[in-house]
Amino acid sequence: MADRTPRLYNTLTRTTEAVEPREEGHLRFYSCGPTVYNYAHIGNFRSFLTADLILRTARAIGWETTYVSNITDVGHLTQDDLVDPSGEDRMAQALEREGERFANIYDLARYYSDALLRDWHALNLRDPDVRPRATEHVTDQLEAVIKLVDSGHAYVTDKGVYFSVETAPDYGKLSGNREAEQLQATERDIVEDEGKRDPRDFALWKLDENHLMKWHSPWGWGYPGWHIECSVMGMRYLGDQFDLHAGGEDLIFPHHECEVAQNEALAGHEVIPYWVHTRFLQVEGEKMSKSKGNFYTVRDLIAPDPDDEHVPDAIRQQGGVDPLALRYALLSGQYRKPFNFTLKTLRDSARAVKRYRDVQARLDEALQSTSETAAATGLAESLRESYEEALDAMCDDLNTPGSLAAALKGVKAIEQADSLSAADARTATEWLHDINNLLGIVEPQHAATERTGGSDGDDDFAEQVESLIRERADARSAGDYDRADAIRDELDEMGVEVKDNPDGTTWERKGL
RNA sequence: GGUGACGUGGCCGAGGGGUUAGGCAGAGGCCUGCAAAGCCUCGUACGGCGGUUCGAAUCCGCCCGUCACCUCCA
Repeated sequence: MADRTPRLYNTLTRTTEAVEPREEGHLRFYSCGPTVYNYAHIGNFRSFLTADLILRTARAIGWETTYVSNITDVGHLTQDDLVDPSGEDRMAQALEREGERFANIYDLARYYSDALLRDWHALNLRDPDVRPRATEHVTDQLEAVIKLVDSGHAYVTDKGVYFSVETAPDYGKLSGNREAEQLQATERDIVEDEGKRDPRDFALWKLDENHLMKWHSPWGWGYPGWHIECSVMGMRYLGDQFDLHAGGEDLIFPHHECEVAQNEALAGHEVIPYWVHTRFLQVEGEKMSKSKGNFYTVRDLIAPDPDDEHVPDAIRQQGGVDPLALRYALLSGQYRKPFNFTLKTLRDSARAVKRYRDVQARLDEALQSTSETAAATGLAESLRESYEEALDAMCDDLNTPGSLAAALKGVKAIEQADSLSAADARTATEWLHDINNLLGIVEPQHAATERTGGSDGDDDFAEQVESLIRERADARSAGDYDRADAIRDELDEMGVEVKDNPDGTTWERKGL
């Protein structure tokens, strides 16, 4: 596995390229995190998942990694600001909406960033090495702005400090929006600061004495522009030359375009050669939006409010889906292709995750068995091939559907083995562990991933079910099949699936 | 208007000049008191039109369609 190199589509060059870290065998990358003014939705997580997969793939081929992902806890402008420049930012609006829950804007940010971390862990996303917060790096941001002013890349007006795009000849190289100037000039001039020299110029610092979050600057009280935080935090933790930057496709412009301009103005050279962007997902064939009722946060799906009618009944009834099923569903589309998230995909994914769990249970049993059983023929070889193929697929621009398919071949090989020797079980357990390291779909890696929904741990419920099953067994042995079937129907109503095996009856809660 | 991506069987979704994706659904079978679950078997599809080629779903061109971004957004 030593000579594998991951390939990724680079937005900057518009081609799929082999990723070659500056320092051989050590990938340093940054992934844009969310603004914490609300619960993160499944689209946010599709993007965070891409970063997680880059990390896992790099580790799987033996690379070191340094991974930074920020939390934006400073409010930035909403579209309303374009109409009403004195308007409030998103976080301020959130506070207004939920004012009774939070004492101030910092409480709100803290609450939603805690929620973000819980969801992050629930979906088996690995933690970054550093998770910087914008509010904790305002001084760094100010220093960068001062440096840009001093070097002539920025200028001050009575409303703020702006980056002068004219001084960045490559501006537009990432997004291709080189002509945005002409196209949007009129609108920009109206909504922005008259002191701006070029409509493309963007804010590095905004002066506002009344802003809910404000800091002191050489130009007066105010707050930083949106783009500067990522430039500053990226270079602070990864240096002025690192390898890769990831984010959602909407960030290509303006956010990353502006970041590139700032980076290069600050460093005097290219800072990041690879840019990776995750496409938006759709839900049930439509753009995810609150008005369409197809807007899902992670917790809507894994721990729904029972009374929230916009969450499908099937999900609410079982108290939320397995978080790993949600992760699996998000993996079933490649990050760069349009992906249609549907309830059906989620249902299929839950079954797939269950297959892994069942295989794992079988392996655990085989490991503990002391009886001599014949080795399964060719199992080790099938599993080796399965893993190699799964890893190859990940190296091929994070081809997750291909990787899942390859992994499933290994699952099938285990399922189909007539018997498993202890050695087989050890080999297969190791394989399962490797697959889990690569894709994160087998075992929860944090306590938070344990199923919170359902009543699996409910002893009373289990007792009730066991009792009904005993009753049914009695009816069956007495030949009273009408009675037995009635009990089975009753269990079915309770969401319990009955399975009659040769050596007894088992049951489990029904999935989606 | 500018920019980028994508169109594969009933559905999701890989692959990518001649040779099996996989899953779900569906059909048949085994098992079962009957079911369920499980297991076995079964699919020959690539938006349209041209071109290159011995051969194209795969390469090239054009067209059609879908999606996204162009200072709210992952």
